[in-house]
Order: sequence, then C-alpha cells, then structure tokens
Amino acid sequence: MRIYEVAAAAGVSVATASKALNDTGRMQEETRARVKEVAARLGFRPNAMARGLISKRSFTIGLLTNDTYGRFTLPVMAGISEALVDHGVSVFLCAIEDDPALAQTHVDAMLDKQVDGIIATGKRIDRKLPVDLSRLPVPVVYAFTRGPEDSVTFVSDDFQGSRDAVEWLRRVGRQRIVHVTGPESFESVTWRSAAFREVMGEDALVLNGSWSEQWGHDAIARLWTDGEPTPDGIFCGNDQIARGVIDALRERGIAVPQEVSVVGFDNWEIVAAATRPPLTTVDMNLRTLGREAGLTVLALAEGKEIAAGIRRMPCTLVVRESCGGARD
Amino acid sequence: MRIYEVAAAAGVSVATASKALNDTGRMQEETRARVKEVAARLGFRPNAMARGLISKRSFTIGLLTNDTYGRFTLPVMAGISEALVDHGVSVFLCAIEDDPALAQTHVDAMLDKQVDGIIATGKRIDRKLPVDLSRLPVPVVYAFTRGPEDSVTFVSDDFQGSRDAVEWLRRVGRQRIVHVTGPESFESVTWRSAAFREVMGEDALVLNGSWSEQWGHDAIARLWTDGEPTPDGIFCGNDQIARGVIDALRERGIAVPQEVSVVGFDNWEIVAAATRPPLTTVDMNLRTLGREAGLTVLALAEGKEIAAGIRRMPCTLVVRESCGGARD
DNA sequence: TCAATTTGAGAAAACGTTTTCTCAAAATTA
DNA sequence: TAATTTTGAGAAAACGTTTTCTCAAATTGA
Repeated sequence: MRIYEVAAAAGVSVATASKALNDTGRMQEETRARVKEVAARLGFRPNAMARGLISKRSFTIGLLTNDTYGRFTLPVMAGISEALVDHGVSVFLCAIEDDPALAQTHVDAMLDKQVDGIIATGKRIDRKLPVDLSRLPVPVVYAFTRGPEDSVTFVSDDFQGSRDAVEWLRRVGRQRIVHVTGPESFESVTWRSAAFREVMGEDALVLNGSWSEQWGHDAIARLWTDGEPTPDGIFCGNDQIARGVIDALRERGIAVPQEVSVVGFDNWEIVAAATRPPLTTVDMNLRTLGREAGLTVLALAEGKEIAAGIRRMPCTLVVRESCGGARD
Repeated sequence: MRIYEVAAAAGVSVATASKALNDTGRMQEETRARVKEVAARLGFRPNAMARGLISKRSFTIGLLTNDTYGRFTLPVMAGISEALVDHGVSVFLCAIEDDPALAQTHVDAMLDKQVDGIIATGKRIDRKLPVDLSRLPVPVVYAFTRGPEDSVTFVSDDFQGSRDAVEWLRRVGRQRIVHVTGPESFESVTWRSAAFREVMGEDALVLNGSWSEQWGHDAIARLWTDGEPTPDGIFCGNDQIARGVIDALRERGIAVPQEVSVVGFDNWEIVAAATRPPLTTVDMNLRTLGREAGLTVLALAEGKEIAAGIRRMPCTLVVRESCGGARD
C-alpha cells in the first residue's frame, strides 16, 4: 500500500496526495478531505524509510545502557519511551554491558540508522559509559549516568531527597539519628551524607559499609554494643540496608517504629513492601527523570537550544509505616 | 559522507563503489580493494534508510513488553539484544503497560518503520499481551508470554527445572518434602507442582498462597503447628517465598540446611544472595531464552521456515548453601 | 585471423516519499 | 475587456543506496 495507490484511488497525483495527507500545499478542502478519506479507508501508512531519506529525520532515538539487571534503568527507560511515543518517536535499546567495543558497535549501528539523538543511561550516577559520545553528529543527553562537562545531564536530587527524609525523622520526634549508608566512593553516598549532616550537624554519626542487607545487620550490632546511647532514628542509604536494619532491630526485640524510626532510599517496591513494617523511603522519580531526558533529546533534535549542565530532579518521600507519624 | 564521495575519491562510478563494498558484481580485485581502502579512510558508512528502502530490510526488530519493572523481562531483553547485535540488527523497545491503545500505537509505529520482525515478551507465561499480532505482515515470536496457537513461543521448562530441584532435595537425603508455592491460577504453579508430584507421589503436600515472603512465613507457621510430622525439605515456588521460609525457620531456631533443606525458584540474585544461608535455586536461563527468540525471529525474517509450537528452554539448578550437600 | 565468450565497469532505473517548480484556469482588479 | 493575481493541481527532481542493463575491451577457441 503505497501513496501511489492512494493517489490513484482518489483520482489525484502523488504530489497532491502527499500534500493532502501532510496538510501542506494548496488545494480545495474537498480534495484534501477526499484523499484523507481514501487513505484511511485503504489503511495507508507512509513508509518511514522513504520519508526519512528526504527529511533527514528518522523519528528514532537510541538508548544506551550498561545496566541489564538493574532496577534503576528500567523506570528511566519506561519514562523515556512514554515521553517519546506521543511524538511518534521509537527507541532503540542498546545493552552494552561495560564493553567498549560492543558500545561502539551499537553507536555505529544507531548512526547508520540515522537516529535523531542518543540518550545514555546507566546504573551509577558517578560513572561514565565506556564510549565517547562527545563528537557525534547527533545530540546526546545523559540520564542517571555521568556525562562530560559540557553535556546535558539529568540526575536525581539526592541532597534534597535525603534532607526531606532526615527532616521527616525529626518531624516525627526523633533526636538521636544516625546515617547507615554505602561505600564512600559513591557520589550518591556523598550527597546523602552531606544532606544528613546539614540537618543533623557536622559531627552526626555516619556509618559507611556496603549496599547490602548484611551491612544493615552489622551496623545495628555495632550501634547497640559500643556503649554509646542508642539512636532512635536511622536514615539508611538504600532500601536493602534498611531491610537489614529493620530485621536486626526486630531480632533484638526493638520495636519499629515505636522505639526506633527507619527511613530508606530508592523506594524499591519489592524491598520496601516486604519489610515489617513497610518502609518509609525516598523515591527518586526515575520515570519522570526519563521523561524529561526524552523530551530534551527531542528538543535538541529539532534544533532547539538547551543550556548544558546538570539538572537535578526532585525526589519524593514515600511514607509507609517504619517511622510512625503520618504525612501531613 | 555518501557513497558518491567514495566513488569520486576512488575514481570509479557509484555502481562500482557499491558493488565493491558489498562484495557483489564483477571487477578487478585491485579495484575492489582500492574502493574499500578509500571508504575506510573516509569513514564511509552507508545510510541504512536508503539501503532499506531498496532491500525492504531494515535490520531492525521490535520488542514489545508489558513489564517495565520486572526482573523477568530484563534478562530476556538483554539476550535478544546480544543475539541480534552480531547480525547488525537493532531493537526497538516498546513498553506498553497493558494498555491496548498504547500497544497498537507502538505496533503501528514499528510497522511504519519497516521492522523485520517483532518479539513479544511479558512478565507472565500464561498471559497474552493486550494486542493482536496474528495478522501482521512481519514475523512474530513470543518469549515468556502467551502467544496464539499457531505461533512460535519460547518459555522456560518449569517442569524440568522443578523436577531437578526436587530430585536434588532427595539426593541430599531428604524424605519428607513439601512444596510451598504461589496461586493456583498461574500456569507456572501448575507445572512446578506437577513436577513435584511426579517425583514425590500424587499425595505429596502442596501449599498454595501468594508469591510473597509473608506467605513463606505463614506456611512455616502452618507446617509446624498442625501436629503432622514436620518436613525436612521444602521446595518453594519462588525465591521470595523461600526467603520467607528461611527467615521463619531461623526464627524458630531450626537450622538450614542441617535440619531442613530449602530450594527456591527464579535465581533472583538479589534475593538468593541475601538469604542466610544463600539460596539454592532454579535459574530459568532467561537470557538464553531471549537469545533463541532473537535468532528465531531473524531466521523467520530471512524467510526460513520455523515450525510453530512451544519451545521449552531448560532450567539450571544453582547450588548454594540452603540444601547442604554439594553438586557432583 | 575471426568469431564467441568473458571480464570490468558505468548508465540508469528503482525504492516510496516530499518538495520545488511550473502552469492553466479561475478570480480579481483596473 | 484586458491585465494581473490567486488558486488548484500535476511533473519532475531529490534523498542515498542497490541492482539490472548495457557495452567496449580483453581473452579464449577454432
């Protein structure tokens, strides 16, 4: 079913048919309507390759990710897809696994296919993808991964999210709050700790460990045996640590949230819903982040000017039961 | 950088240049080599749209999924991407969220873009995607989702995987084995139970509940208080249930694996590694499943005949510490 | 030596659109 | 009524390849 058939069926030339369908050119409204009606009846859909060959727009973008198992990338991807489908743009998924050669292969394939732009995403905000995207003939946007200095980058505002979490702990009446988090080498740990200290003071206690449940357990063991006064509020660097913390407290017979309030970070449903009680935690709104990244790369592809820089997207505190109190 | 430039630089016509680069046509080897050398030096890459317009092949396939958070779809997608990148095929990711209109929009967009084929994937083996893909002008393959009768469908062999798991429990010396699993309405529950009963006999105990940790807890409470002899082996329908089971056993002071052996299903790393002790569980090899689906849709796109039917891909038992014994 | 075959390479058509011209007919103005 | 402008629509070029012809030159066979 080509435009040629539509034109023939409507009794016009292909030029007229094209103009009718695209609402361009000049012709009687009656002619335009008739062509459209015929096209609809015949189920005509223009061939995107022929169209793209002329317009130099493929209505396609590439999504490069090095995260094939992660809970971070999926919502970002969903947000991108959601934002772009409304504009008729399709997304190439490229899983590159931290392999520079594979990454280059994918980038080359995308450029061959004339993508209008590329979004790079990953599993860590402070790591770059193993491929240089800085001198490409198409716009590039970075989402939840590190980009070069002069790039457009979207990340979550971990500082704001953490501040909200700690302030919430204080709102529900907690005084002696500690922060149990991941390895110092992560930038997100730095942001979250900085926010914690901004609210609680410079010498508030921060315990660094791994991102695991086990570390949550170990941290509680340490806090409850070192002779210091025990905390009544714990801000955890992620939900897995919070899970370990809550389990360890229960094993010690310490009631959450009656005696100790706990807040997590990530709002990883499967963990946050399984803790007993369900976990109050910070959601990074990664889907929204993805949506913004998608709209931005599209704007760039259409030639709009977007200032370079890091955009920090707000986080939201999701209140469940591990803190007591209630969201006002 | 068009082939025209390459031809000019090499002092040949575009026809010759094209034939040289594609290893078709007749010409002196020296000419062919020279054109290739010039093309490489100039960094020429053919425009896939122009090429596709003629060849009617886009070297692109569509991946339709209704699972945007799930742990099942990601490995499948990674396998597909991995299998196809070697053939120069890129993958359109379409997240459809169980929305029929959105699904249709995505399918239309893919067809406009002349995809060579479509892979449908989901989060449940016994549910169909909310869109009819049966009368499309391109081949369709189903992976980890239900397809129509006459389709090519890839799923995991839950029966074989479960049988291996239960046989393993017997190999480590367990006699009184029960099966704690999810809702009967799931096809995977049916397969896993059937395998369990094949090994253990028709009246072996199967407890159906939800897919949650909580259900694992509750099942242990029930098993240890109903006056019956307690089991010494538990085959769980998924890793979350196994997690609940192991936690509940520990809370009761029952040693895993010394007193009771536990096996899970899914090999969801984040759960299986966090149980204490680490969980022996069944891996569905979803990445391999995705790879097969990718290669199959490609073969269909190239006109090869593939018999319709359901292909059950083998599962693998991953031995950790929750059963005792060791893999021979 | 002459005809038949093979070789090497280019001209041109094709793919399915969009877009730029062109131009006759109709409408407007003088 | 004659000159000008506007309108409606089609012809043809363009996008960047691949592929099918065509054809002269070189090679082979008799």
